[in-house]
Amino acid sequence: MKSVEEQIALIQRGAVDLHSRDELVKKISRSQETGKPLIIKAGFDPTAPDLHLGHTVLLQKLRHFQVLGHEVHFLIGDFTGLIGDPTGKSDTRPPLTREDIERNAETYKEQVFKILDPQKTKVQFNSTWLGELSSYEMIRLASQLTVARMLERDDFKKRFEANRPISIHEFLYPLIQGYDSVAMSADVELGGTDQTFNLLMGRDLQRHKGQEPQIVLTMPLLEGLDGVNKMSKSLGNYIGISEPANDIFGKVMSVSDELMFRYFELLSDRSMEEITRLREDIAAGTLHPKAVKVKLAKEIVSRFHSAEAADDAERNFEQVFARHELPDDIPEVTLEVAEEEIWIPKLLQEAGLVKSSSDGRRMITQNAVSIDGDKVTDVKAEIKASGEVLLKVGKRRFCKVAFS
RNA sequence: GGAGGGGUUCCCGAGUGGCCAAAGGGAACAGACUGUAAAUCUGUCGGCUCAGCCUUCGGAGGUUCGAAUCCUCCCCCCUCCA
Repeated sequence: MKSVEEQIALIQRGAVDLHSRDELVKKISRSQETGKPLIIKAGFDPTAPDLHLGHTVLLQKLRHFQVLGHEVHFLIGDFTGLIGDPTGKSDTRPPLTREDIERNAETYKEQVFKILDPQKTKVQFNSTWLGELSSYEMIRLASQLTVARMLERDDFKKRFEANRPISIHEFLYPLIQGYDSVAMSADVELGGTDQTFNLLMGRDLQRHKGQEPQIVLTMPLLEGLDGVNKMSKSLGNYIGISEPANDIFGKVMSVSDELMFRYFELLSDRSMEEITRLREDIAAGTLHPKAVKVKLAKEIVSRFHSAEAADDAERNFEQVFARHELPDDIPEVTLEVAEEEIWIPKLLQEAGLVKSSSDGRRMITQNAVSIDGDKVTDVKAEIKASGEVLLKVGKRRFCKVAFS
């Protein structure tokens, strides 16, 4: 068993804020005395079962708690999902059916257990208790907070000042999230820094209920591929953990050098000392940044696939992007064409390489299209719709088409 | 409830009767350069076998030879007052 100090050191690694350290010391000490694990809470959106690297920053922290012998309560916000947290402008979400939720939960487990220990993880749904909550109780709950207090939340404050709309039900969101902590008797809640307000709300509500307030631990938000915005699906700047090995590898390789170190820091299992050394070696010119990025890409691919897959992905990457050769596995499509010949832009569209024939036409104009290795230069060109052809658009869009 | 402002192509944002598929910026995509890095330069960025045509400017109607621009009704957002 690790000492309390050692436990806290691991818990704080990479974290932004801990409220509060003293309370955590108390909880951990008590846990050690009684042998009762702490209840670690982390909530997840039921509409997004596609986890990306941004989520794994949090999952790895949960994993740390498991390593220390605590119990992770993985909360799926199926009830809150019905309300939707329209932060930003991704408004009205279609209500999820029970079925959707079950299916999403399964997907979650599949993905989450690549990092978490299933033995020490309890999956819960907040509809269990929120579905029971009466309007009376809801109003009582709401009476505990003021509008001024709500406007302390950064996101609300900004929108309020920018004259952007804030719906009333959004105020309910932190309340309900806080109520979850009460219902779960959470000892610790984890979240991204953007969740700070909601997480702290749990403490208030727990105190109101006479519970010991939970510890709040916030983790940084991982920047997405653009290096500016946080990684998110809606911005399309993410690396999904279920993506094919080659895609994960490629996306990591496309990240800027600066961002690469951020990823090392937040995602890698390497020690900070080693990471600093890599950075120094690059600065000194003894190490090429690309080689370092390859290390990162391989580590990440290994985690979600396997070491072999990582080796393969590296090989594929060198083949396709360094030597400009064809990848090993090219998607194949079979097309049925009534005519003898097919107009190339149309063909590209049918093969799914471009979104419209206009788009295909544009690609040709821009010298981005080749068929069987030959550049296509004429937008009006047609080819025989028989046999097999290999299409390429840009650097990374390939398709093998067989005509039937 | 009253008064005023506003909803434009992925995003921001110009455009107040024809020269508007709609300025400018961002994102994205393609090309050059490279390490699928950054920076930079060039081009593209609704659809259509495309020097042309068709469908777009919150929604539905209307005026007009012609509407993103004018009128009517409706929906939504914001500000101030109550």
